[in-house]
Amino acid sequence: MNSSAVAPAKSSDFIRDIINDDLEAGRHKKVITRFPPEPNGFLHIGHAKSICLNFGIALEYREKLPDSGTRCHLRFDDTDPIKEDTLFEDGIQEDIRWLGFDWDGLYHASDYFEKMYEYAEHLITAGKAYVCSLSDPEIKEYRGSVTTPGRESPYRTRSVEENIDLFRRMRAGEFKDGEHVLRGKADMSNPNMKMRDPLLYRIRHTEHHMTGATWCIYPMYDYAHPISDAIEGITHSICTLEFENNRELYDWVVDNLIDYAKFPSCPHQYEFARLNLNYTVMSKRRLLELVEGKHVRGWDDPRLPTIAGLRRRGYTPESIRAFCTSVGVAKANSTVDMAQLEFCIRDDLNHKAPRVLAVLKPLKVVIENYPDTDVEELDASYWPHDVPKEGTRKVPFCREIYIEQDDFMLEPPKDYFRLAPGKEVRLRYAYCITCTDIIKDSNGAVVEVRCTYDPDTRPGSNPVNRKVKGTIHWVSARHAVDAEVRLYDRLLLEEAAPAGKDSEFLHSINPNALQVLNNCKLERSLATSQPGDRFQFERQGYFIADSKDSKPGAPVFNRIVTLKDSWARSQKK
RNA sequence: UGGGGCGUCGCCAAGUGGUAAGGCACCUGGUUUUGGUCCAGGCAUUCCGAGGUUCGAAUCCUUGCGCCCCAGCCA
Repeated sequence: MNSSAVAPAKSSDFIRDIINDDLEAGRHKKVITRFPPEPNGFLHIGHAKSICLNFGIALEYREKLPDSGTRCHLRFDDTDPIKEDTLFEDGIQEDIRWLGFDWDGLYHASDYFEKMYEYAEHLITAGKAYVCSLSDPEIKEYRGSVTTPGRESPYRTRSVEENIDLFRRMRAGEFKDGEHVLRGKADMSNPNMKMRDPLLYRIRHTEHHMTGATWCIYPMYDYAHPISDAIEGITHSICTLEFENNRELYDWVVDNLIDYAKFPSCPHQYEFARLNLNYTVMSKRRLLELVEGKHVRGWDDPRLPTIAGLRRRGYTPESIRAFCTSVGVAKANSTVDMAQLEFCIRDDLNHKAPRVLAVLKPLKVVIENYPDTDVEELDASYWPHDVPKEGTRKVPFCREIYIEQDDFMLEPPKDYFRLAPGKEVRLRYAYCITCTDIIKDSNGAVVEVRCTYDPDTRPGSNPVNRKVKGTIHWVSARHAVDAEVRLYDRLLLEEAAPAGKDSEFLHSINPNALQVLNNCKLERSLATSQPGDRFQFERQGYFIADSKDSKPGAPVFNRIVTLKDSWARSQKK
C-alpha cells in the first residue's frame, strides 16, 4: 500500500483492541477478516470505510504475524437472486482495486449453498429447525411486536421426518414461492425479535447469477453469513451497528453447527458505526433513486459519494484512505463534516498536482503599451517553492490576455488586492499591470479592461521597493485553449437529507451542485492534457481532465475541490 | 410499559480511578509572485443532567434525560 497523504503513527480502535486481546490470550494465532458486499449496487465511501478497516487489519496483522495465514477475503453475499447481478460484482472489484486493496481469495456465499443445505438438514435432525407453512402475513402476526411476545407457529411441532421430507421437497421445487419456509427453532418470546424463530430458507423460483437454476430455495442472510464466515475461517466478522441485534442469531447458528460442521474457526461478529457525511446521501435506496430518476448522470456522477463518482471527480485513492483513517472507528452514530474529506484531497494533491494557469470566467485585458506583434515566452514553475519538485514550462505573454472576472472590481473595498481602476497587480510569472480604463457594454457591464504594464517588473528583475500585494492568474488570449469546465459543489443544500421515506430528499438537491462553464481559457500547455491528469488551477482549486469526455485538443475539466479561500470567507461576513 | 446500542469542543475522536490526546473547522500573527501551502499561537476548569462512593471520577454506583437499531420470505 502506498498511502502517502496521512501516515498515522498508530491507528488503534476498539476492534483492533479486541484483536490484540484475542491474540495475546491465544484465542487466535492469525486474523482473518472479510469484506462482504451484496452485489446489488455500487460501492460508496461508506463501504470504503469498511474496506479500509477489513483489508487494513489484514495488512497490519500480516506484518505482525508473518506466515500465519492472516488475510482478508472478498466475499459476495449473494443470497437473494432477485436483486443481484454479475455486473455489480465487476464494479465492486474495480473499486476495491482502485482503492489500493487486493483480496486473498474471492468467494461467494453461493459457493456454500450445498453445505448450507446439508447443515440445514442437520439442524432439522437436531430438532433445531422446522418447515413452517404459515403465510407471509401470518408469520408476521405470529412474530408479535417489540413490546409483545410472539406465538409459536402451529407447524413448530412437526416431526423430524416430516420436516426433512418437506424440506427436501422444497429443494426439489415441489412448492410455489412463499408456500413454506425453513425456520430456526429458537424462542418466540425472546425480547430480541431476531430470535423469534428466524427464517432460514425461503422458496424463490428465480435463477441465480452464479448458480443458475440449481436452486429454488435460498438461504437468508442471518443463516448464510455466519456459515460463510465459519467455513472461510473468519476470525473477526466486522459489520455495522444495525446488525447488533443479529449477533445473537449469528452465534446461535454457529453454536448449533460448529460441532457437526467442524468449522476451521469460531467467528465472532463486531459492529462499528457506519460512515455518514453531511450534505450528501449514502443509502443505497437514495443513490439508486438519484441515478434512476436521472437527477445525476449515472453511478459515476462526480456529485455522488460513490467510489466511481469520487474517482471521476478526481479524488485519489490515497486521499480516501487517509480520510477513512482520520475519521476513526467507533460505535457512536456520527456524521462527518464534508470539510474533512475535502481537507484530505487538498492535502494529497498539494504536492501531487502541478500548478497551471486557467481562467474560468474570462475578462479581456488589453495592455496598451505592449506591442501587438510581441510575444514573450516566460518561465513558469509547475511547483510552488514549498513543494520540492522540479519542472517548468513556458507561458506566452501578449498584448491581450484574459483574467478572472472576480479579479477585477469597479469599486473595491480597501482590502481588495486585485485589479481595479487605477490599481496595480502582479500577473503571475509576468509583469505588473495597472488599470487605466474600462470598457462597458450597453448594460453597463465591464467587458474589457485597459491596462499598462511596467517593463521594469519583468520576473527576475523587480525594482527593489516594488510592493504589489496582489498576484492574479491570466492566460494569453492569442494562445488560450478553449475548454469546458465542470464546477462541482455539495450535492445537497441541507446538512442532512430530510428523513422522509418518500423522495422528499430530492427537494434538497443543490441546483448548483454542477455548474458547466463553456468559455474557459486554459494556458497553452493544457492542450495536450490526457484524461485523468490532475492540476491545480492556481488560486482556484484542483481539477482533473474528465475520464470520459476530455480529449486532447478539446479538454473537459472537473473541479475536484476548491482551494481554501480566506478572502471569500471574509467577504461572506 | 420489550430488547440491543450510544451520549467527551461546531464535526470526528482518544481516554478504562490520578487530575481532558489528536485531526477537521474556526480565530490571531509570521512567511509567501497562489488571499494556497507552511510556521507560531489560540480554541472543553470540563466530559448528557442530578445525586453518591473516593484523598481523587469523563472513567465506579444510583437515578433521570436524549438519540440510534430491531416487528422484510432484504442485507
